[in-house]
Amino acid sequence: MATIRDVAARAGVAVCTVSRVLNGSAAVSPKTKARITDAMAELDYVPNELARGMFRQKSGIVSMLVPSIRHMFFGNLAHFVERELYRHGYKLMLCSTDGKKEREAEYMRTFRSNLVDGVILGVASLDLDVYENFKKPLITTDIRINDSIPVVVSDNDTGGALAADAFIRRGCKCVIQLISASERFVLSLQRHLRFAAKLRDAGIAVQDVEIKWDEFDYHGYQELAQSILDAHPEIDGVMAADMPACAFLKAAIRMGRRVPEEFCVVAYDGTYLAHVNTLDMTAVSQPLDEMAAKMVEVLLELIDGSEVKGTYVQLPVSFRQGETA
Amino acid sequence: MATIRDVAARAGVAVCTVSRVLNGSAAVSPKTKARITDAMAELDYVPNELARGMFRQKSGIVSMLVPSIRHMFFGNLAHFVERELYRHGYKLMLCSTDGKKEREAEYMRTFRSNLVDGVILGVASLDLDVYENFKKPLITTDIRINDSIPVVVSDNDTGGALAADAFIRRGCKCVIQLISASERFVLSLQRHLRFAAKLRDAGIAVQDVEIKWDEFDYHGYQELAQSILDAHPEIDGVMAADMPACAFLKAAIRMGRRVPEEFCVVAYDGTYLAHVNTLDMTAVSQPLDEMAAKMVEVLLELIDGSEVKGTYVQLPVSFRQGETA
DNA sequence: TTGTAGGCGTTATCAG
DNA sequence: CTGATAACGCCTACAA
Repeated sequence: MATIRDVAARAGVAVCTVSRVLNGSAAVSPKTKARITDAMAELDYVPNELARGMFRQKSGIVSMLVPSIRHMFFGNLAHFVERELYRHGYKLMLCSTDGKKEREAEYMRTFRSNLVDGVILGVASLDLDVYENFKKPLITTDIRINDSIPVVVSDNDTGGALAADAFIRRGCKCVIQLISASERFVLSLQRHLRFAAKLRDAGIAVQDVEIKWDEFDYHGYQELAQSILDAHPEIDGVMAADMPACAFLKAAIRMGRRVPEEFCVVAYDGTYLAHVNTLDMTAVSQPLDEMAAKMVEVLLELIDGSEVKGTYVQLPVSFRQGETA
Repeated sequence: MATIRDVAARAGVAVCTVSRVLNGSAAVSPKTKARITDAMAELDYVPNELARGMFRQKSGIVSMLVPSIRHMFFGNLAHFVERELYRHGYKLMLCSTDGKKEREAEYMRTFRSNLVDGVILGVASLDLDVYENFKKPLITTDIRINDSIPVVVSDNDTGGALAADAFIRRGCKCVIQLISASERFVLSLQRHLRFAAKLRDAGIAVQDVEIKWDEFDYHGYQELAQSILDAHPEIDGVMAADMPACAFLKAAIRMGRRVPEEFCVVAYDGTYLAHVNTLDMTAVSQPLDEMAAKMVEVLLELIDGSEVKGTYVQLPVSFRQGETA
């Protein structure tokens, strides 16, 4: 690989002059500039980003750690985050814990080196000091670690209420909600609290079902749905993330329950998964694109050292009436 | 951030000694070793991976370029690729062209710097020389650029045949297949050729419908399905990738077509999307996990400079009988 | 407008 | 077993 030195030699100038045309950091006479660009082309020169990064103490890479890439919520979020980062000249390093703490710890260790300029966390199940002593720009989505680590989240409180309303309107009597295992500080817990409270106020029975992140793939959810509905025919409604919601809807229909007359489903997240079923699912949808934009915006502010406006950014959710509740 | 020099100073040794305990590259007396590890802990020292990479001419990062992260095929593939890379101590830089050539070109340019050790291509629509003159380890999935760039692919020929069989068995008369816009060298074209040939041999009408990558999101597919089925009621079968297959199944059922008696669907890819609908979709499924493993294996061979066994790796597909064909 | 020199943090080579 | 030194490729003072 040709280096800046090779280019300089070929163009008959000093390296710094090449560096100048490379970065436009100072004036260079048109003639030498032409010679240099020619030399670069001839040698097929590409600057070594590692060396650049070393000098600038900056790699241009942002990493995002999620429990699983396959889960729609994170997959879609990653999609939008990548798009935003690209707009700002950054690259995305997408890392999955695969639901394993050891992977999470290993990645957090890696992130502390200068390989990445900042980190977006979609999961945080390690000891608190891992995050508090993390010396780099760090933000999370949906996780409130402390007051100083910024978090971008959608309005879970309203989301829970909207979901509850849907069941109330349909006159459900016994509803369950699927809750991903309570990792600490998960803000989405709020939607479950609000959901349960609102239903109870309306005299409706609510039961929580805890599930572990990535313990289930779709097939696992389907079995879970099957066994729950078998064992508890009194259940006439379920709120869950898109994927498990799909599984419950499918199970219910296959058991001959009429939807939404006898059984209601509200999908939380509102990715396209909520619409692939024959019946459009009623859904509370999070603004993933806006969340991603905000996340990148805040993180880059942190990286650039500029003042961060708010350490808690909340975006509105929206209710989409479907045919399942 | 503490550097190796700080550690050396604190431990009262030379930097190279610290480096030795860091990498275990040479024997160090237990006593000095202890002093050094203590110093590292006290200073919360983390090696600068950028500097390491600069020396080794290696970053430990592999990038993967796909048309879209949201598309199940690539999302799932990325999931498995990340998992495999992790096993081998590499990190994944996931990049999406978002269906845009300019982004593709820009990323290919970036990849030429030393920021990544190798590249996996899920899309290749630029001029041939971009790939042929690419000086780094490079492999593709589903794209045959030339004889020297390794490609990992599943058995599209058999896949097409298996799909065709399903329609033949059900006695379909008029089938369409959705083909993603023919970028050059896309090996999956073979499955469509075989599919069409086999159906025609059986006296069944086949029509190709071309779609552009990422021109449609799920909603777009649904409209497409709707309008096609409206305009051509004679169509009684469709083969498509999982997501558009979902859209067609939904459209057909909502139009009152009985599935599979009057209308058949075969999903190609076989991610879990093929199972979220109330009816399990009949599917030809690609072994994404094995493909990912192979891709990483071959790429790392290339990176390590060891002999690459084959430049064309083909893995078997499997047929999964569902309820839609 | 252009060139020289030193350093970013790490590792390997070669002495001691 | 340990230490000094020279790379790796690039960039920015500081000179000329």
